[in-house]
Amino acid sequence: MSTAAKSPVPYGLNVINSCLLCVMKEDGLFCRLPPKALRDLDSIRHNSFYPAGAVLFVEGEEPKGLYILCSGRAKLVASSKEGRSIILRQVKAGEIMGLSSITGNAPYPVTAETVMPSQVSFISRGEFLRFLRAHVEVFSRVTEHLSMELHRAWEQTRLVALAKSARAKLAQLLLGWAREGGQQTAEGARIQVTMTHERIGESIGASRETVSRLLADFKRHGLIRVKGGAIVILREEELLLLSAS
Amino acid sequence: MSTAAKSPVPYGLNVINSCLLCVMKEDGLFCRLPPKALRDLDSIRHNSFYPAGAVLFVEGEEPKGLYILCSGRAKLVASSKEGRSIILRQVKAGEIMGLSSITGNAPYPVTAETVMPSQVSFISRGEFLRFLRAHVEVFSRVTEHLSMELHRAWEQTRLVALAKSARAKLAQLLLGWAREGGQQTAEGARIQVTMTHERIGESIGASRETVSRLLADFKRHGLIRVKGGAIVILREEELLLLSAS
DNA sequence: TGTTGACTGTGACCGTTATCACATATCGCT
DNA sequence: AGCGATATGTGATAACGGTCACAGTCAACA
Repeated sequence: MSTAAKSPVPYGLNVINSCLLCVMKEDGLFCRLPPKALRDLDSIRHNSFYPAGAVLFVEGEEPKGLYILCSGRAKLVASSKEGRSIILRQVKAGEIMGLSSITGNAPYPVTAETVMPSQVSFISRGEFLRFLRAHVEVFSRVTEHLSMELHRAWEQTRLVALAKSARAKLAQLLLGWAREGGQQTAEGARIQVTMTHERIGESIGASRETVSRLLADFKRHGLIRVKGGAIVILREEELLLLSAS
Repeated sequence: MSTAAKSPVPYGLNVINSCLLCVMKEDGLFCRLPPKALRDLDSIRHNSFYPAGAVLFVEGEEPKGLYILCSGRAKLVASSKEGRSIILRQVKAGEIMGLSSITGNAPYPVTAETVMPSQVSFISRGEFLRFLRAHVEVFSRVTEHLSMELHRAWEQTRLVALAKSARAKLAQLLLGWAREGGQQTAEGARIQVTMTHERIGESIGASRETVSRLLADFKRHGLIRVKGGAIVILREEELLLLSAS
């Protein structure tokens, strides 16, 4: 695996060959399952590799199965026919996509798309349902997961709909990122930004230009420092104030 | 029960004494459960009566339990400290509130409030979890329910965040209501509106005045007819067009 | 049947933000 | 190192919709 860059594996990805190694470590949906269940899971999952921008499923489509993002990154988006779209959630390695359509027996309500080269495990609807019936203990993990997803969805709605201005939304978004994935430094929380301004705009319901302008504004006022793909939050309290303005 | 208006029961409500009679008929969470499970459910639920505007739980609070709306109507709202709030979902008789916080073991992410006099059954966290363990077959109902809730939440985000203008959002909202609860007439779908313009505004992220103006506009153009608490959709296709403008 | 309080209608004004247009910077690749 | 593609910065302009202000309307209740 250390030769990934030169390996014949698509997109230079490191291959993750087993759920036993991959998902178990994460505190994702299938963590801490009994070894038997994990082995069964392994036997029904099918690996694929996708480039950036690959569409895994489209909203409205009948659910074929669920997808586990083994590595890489993806997004769940809602889009209108007119081409407008909003990012409902970023998906990180170890997370699941499409579960609720299987358990809810409804068409996919969102579209899933990779944003970088990714390895994805697919489990078909039928096989997963059979797996669930065989391992009832997994149900409680599934309900936990769905609950968390629901809370995230409401959180997203709150972000997009409750804030008065784009400025407030952006401030909230940054603070949220700092809370989840930020590492503390002497100056303040440092967050790795993997999204373009365009995508940030799609997450908070604002245009690309507005995001650029607001970030520039935050910089000017010394609230943040931007340094190659990372943002350091210098004055959290002031951002917090802004997020309520 | 026919003497409800003069009965000693609070707020003139009809009392619903048993889940066997109440929830079973609805296609809600606990429909079509085995009688044994329903009896157990009955034994752990506690009835209360609330006036309009009663707050059942508040976002951020540790989850005490879940609530079943036996009769009346309620809403789930997200609110900011500054007093702004958005309605995430209307809750109708037979529906559940607070389930995801129990199954997800997280604080209530939203606030639940009655909007008219209501009868509510409460089941405490501990007793419900014990009930779940005793009736594993209920799990699949719970996952179904959570899935549906998640899809509704995303739908709400789509409504609020994806539409370009308030006009489009309102058109979508009306069409959505017609799809779910509308009855067909010769002129078009007729929907009973239980919300004030203020609340409609809170549902789509617009001000009360904007809702008034837009509805007046729809009337002027002959798209809808308003008649005492009900709206008839006269020209669905045009509304559909508007909803994408 | 009159009074009260909540809901609805409408005008005027102005801030925020989308949109268009283009300049500049940065990345990824050979 | 240099090229094309993608990402970012910034001005000008218009419009959508929030807010304030106040006038009508409706319904409940005494």
